[in-house]
Amino acid sequence: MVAAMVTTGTRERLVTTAQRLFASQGVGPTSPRQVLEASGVGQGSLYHHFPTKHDLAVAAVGATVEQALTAARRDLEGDGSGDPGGGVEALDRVVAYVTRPREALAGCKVGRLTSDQAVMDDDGLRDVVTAYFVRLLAAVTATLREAGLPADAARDRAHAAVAVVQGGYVLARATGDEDAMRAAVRGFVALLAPEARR
Amino acid sequence: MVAAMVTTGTRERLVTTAQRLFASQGVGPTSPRQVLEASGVGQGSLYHHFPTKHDLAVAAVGATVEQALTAARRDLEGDGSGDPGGGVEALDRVVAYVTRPREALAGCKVGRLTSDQAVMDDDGLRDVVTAYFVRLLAAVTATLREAGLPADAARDRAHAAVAVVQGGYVLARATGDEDAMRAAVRGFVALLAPEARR
DNA sequence: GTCTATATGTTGATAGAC
DNA sequence: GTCTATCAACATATAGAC
Repeated sequence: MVAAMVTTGTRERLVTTAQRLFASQGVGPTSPRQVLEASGVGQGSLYHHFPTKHDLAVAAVGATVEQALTAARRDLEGDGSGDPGGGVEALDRVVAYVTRPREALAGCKVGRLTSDQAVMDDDGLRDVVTAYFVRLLAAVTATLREAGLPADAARDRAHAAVAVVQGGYVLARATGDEDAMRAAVRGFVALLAPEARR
Repeated sequence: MVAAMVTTGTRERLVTTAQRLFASQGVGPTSPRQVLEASGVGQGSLYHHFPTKHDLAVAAVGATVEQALTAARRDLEGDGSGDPGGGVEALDRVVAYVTRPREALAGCKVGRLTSDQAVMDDDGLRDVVTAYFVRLLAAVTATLREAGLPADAARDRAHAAVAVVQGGYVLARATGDEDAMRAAVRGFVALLAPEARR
C-alpha cells in the first residue's frame, strides 16, 4: 500500500498524454508511437506498462470518464448542504449543468468516442463509454425527480438535456462556430425553465 | 449531355459502396482497398475514377449529404400545398422532423463525420459537412418562424431541435439502446409542442 | 524498467501491360 | 477503362541487451 504509489511516474505520464491525444484526434487515429514520443519515454517503456494499445486506451478513457462524471456531479448535486431547498433549486442545477461553459469546438471527450470505431469495436472500451452515459443520465434524472417531475417525464427530459449538450458539440464542430452550442442550450433552457434564475 | 451518362456504372458503384462503408465505420478507417473489394472492381479502376481517397470521399459524402437534406426538407416543407395553414401546421412539421424514425444505433451518417479526423482535417470534406448543418438549421429555423416565433427564439429552438436529434444518436450508440433517442426526442417535444397533434 | 533493433501487416498510391 | 504487380511509409507490436 505504501510502496504502491512510488513507481507510477512514467505510467501516469503515458496516461495523461494518451488522454490529451485521444481528446484531440480520437483513439483509432492515435498510434502508440505518437503517445510514447509525446510522453518522451522509450518504446520498450510503453509496452512494459501497457502490453497492448487496448490496455493503454482503457486506462486513459477510464480516467477521462471519471473526470467528466465528477464535473457533472458537481453541477447536479448542488452545494452539498444536504438541506432540501437549502442549496440551489434542483431545476436550476440541471440548468447549471447544461449551461456550463464547454470547449465546444473540441467536441465532448467522451461523446466523440461513440463515433470512434476503434472504441466501439472493443468490448472493454465500449463498456466504459456506456457506463459513463448510464451514470450521467441517472444523475440528471434524479435531479429532475428532486425538482418534482414524475418518473417518465424526468427520464425523458434528462435524455433531452444530455442530448442537447452532445448535439451542441456536434453543431459547434460542424459549423465551426462555438456559439452554435450556446444557441442549442439557450433554446432548450427557454423551454425547460423559462423562469431560470441565473 | 447525351453521352455524359453512359459510362458511369463503375463510378456509381464505387460511390454507393463508399457511402455504405463510410456510414458503418467512418471515412478515416475505410481504406480505398476495402471500397474496391466490396465493389468488385480492380485497383486500377478505382484510381482511374478517383485519383485519391479525398476525391472518392468528396463524391460519397456529397451524395450522402444531399440525400439527408432532401429527407429533412420533405418533413419540414409539409405537403407543398403552398397554402399557409392548408397543409400541416408549421410547428407540427418540426415535430415530424425530430420524431421521424431513425436508425439510432447506426449514428447519423453526417453528424458522425464531425468526429472523423480524416474528414475534419480535410478542408473540402469539412466544408461539405458544414454546409449540410448550415442548410438544415436554416430550414428548421424558417419553419419555426413560419410557426410564429420571433427570429431569436426560432434560431435557438432550431439549434436545440437539431441538437436533440444529433445527441439522441450519441445516447443511443453509447447506451446500445435505440430507445434512448426516442426518450430524448419525447422529452424535447413535450416542451416544444405540449399539444402536438400526432 | 528502460533501451535499440527488428518483424509483420496494412495503407494510400503508382507503374505499366492489356 | 481495367488489370496485376509493386512501393514507401506507418501501424502494432516483439526480442533481447542493459
